[in-house]
Amino acid sequence: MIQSLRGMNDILSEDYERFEYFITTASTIAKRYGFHYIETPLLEETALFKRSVGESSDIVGKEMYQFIDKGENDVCLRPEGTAGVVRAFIQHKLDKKGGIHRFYYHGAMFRYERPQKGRLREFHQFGVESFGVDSVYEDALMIMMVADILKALGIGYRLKLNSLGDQNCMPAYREKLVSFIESCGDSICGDCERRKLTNPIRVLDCKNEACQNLYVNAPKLINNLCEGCQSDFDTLKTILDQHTIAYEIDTNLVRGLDYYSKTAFEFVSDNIGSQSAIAGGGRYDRLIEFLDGKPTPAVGFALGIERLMELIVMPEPVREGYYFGAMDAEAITPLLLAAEKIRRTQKAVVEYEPRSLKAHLKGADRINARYCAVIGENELAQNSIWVKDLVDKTESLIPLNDFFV
RNA sequence: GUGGAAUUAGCUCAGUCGGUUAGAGCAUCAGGUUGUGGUUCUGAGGGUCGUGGGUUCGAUUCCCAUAUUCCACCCCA
Repeated sequence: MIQSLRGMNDILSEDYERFEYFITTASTIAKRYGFHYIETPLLEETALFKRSVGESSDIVGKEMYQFIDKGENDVCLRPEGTAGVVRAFIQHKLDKKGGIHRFYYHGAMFRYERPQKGRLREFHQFGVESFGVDSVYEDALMIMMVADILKALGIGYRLKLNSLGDQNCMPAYREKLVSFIESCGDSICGDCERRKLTNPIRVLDCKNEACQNLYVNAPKLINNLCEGCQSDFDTLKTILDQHTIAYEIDTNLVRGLDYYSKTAFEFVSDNIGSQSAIAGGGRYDRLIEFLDGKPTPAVGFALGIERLMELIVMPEPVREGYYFGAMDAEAITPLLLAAEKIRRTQKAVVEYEPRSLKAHLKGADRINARYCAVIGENELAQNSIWVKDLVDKTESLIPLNDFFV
């Protein structure tokens, strides 16, 4: 038997209904916030991700679906959505055009990782990107939008908030932190020893207890923000308070990459296992210039759809449409015609096998049909169709001529 | 990439100290005197016990490999 590849899943029937419900709900909300859909390719030049993600850490070498195609192009399946949207933004010269551009997208992303729950090789994200707005109000808008989406889906969450500073205060903080780590000497773990060089800020959320004890007195970025970053962060907190969105400051919430600045946020759920982040986002004012665009302020977020799936509270299903069943082989012909007529406006499902009335009622019930319509011996004799409303429990015998009017 | 656990019916799981017909619940299908569902009762069908090797008279059970899932770590754009 041929199986799907590791970490790559099919999404079918009820799962897909959830999936679709999520997309519909999130898209509706994004449109209400004034965002427009953008579709970008799944495959991009590897250089795009190398430059957006940076050469740092294992990401490029180890965790991307990278290969050389038949035209000898170095390409990658997209590991995230932002880079492609930014590429499109620059390619279509929207950076030069100026103004505000707001996009939302959803689709498959690919990361070559060891799978576990909530961590797949092919997974789906819903995201939005906003270009051209410098104001921290746009950062707040992002958070409000995620909160709206999660609320609409009946999903509980905790919101973690941090500021990453900008090019004025981040580098200085980084140096301060590195010298603090160095002052710890050999007592830090091997992982931290490595992180000190690759991504020093990550040492702050080391899982090692001994390290954590050492880092209690580590300098915190939040106490080392420059004036602009500090006032934006304060404003953001005020806005969230005014909109009664609860948050917790998490000074360990970081983004490893250089183009991130100021606002960083993460929505987490305590009910889905170790991969608990359901949405993450923040400001990335420098990415556009990193990708050869005209410097443009930008902020965005992405939601991991698979991680939300089991948390979504679906609305009560409503009975709709018709189930058609034959109790006699001869009855199929008029039933197919009846179904064809109903399908012009409603759902109509036909069972081809002649069965007992009881079996057909069960069948109608199972597909959640509003009406069960059958034709048997009696109906054939009277050239009519028997219809039962499964909600009102009323039934009627309708002459076929009337039914087809 | 590292370490660990799991894999038996469509689903959730029992079980076999290696032995002849591998079980349950739910689901499916059929019946309950012959045409009334979602909520009853009875019965039936459905499994080369993840895959490939090995040990053995004999393997679903023991050993090895492999695949997938899950957990912890690494990483997390």
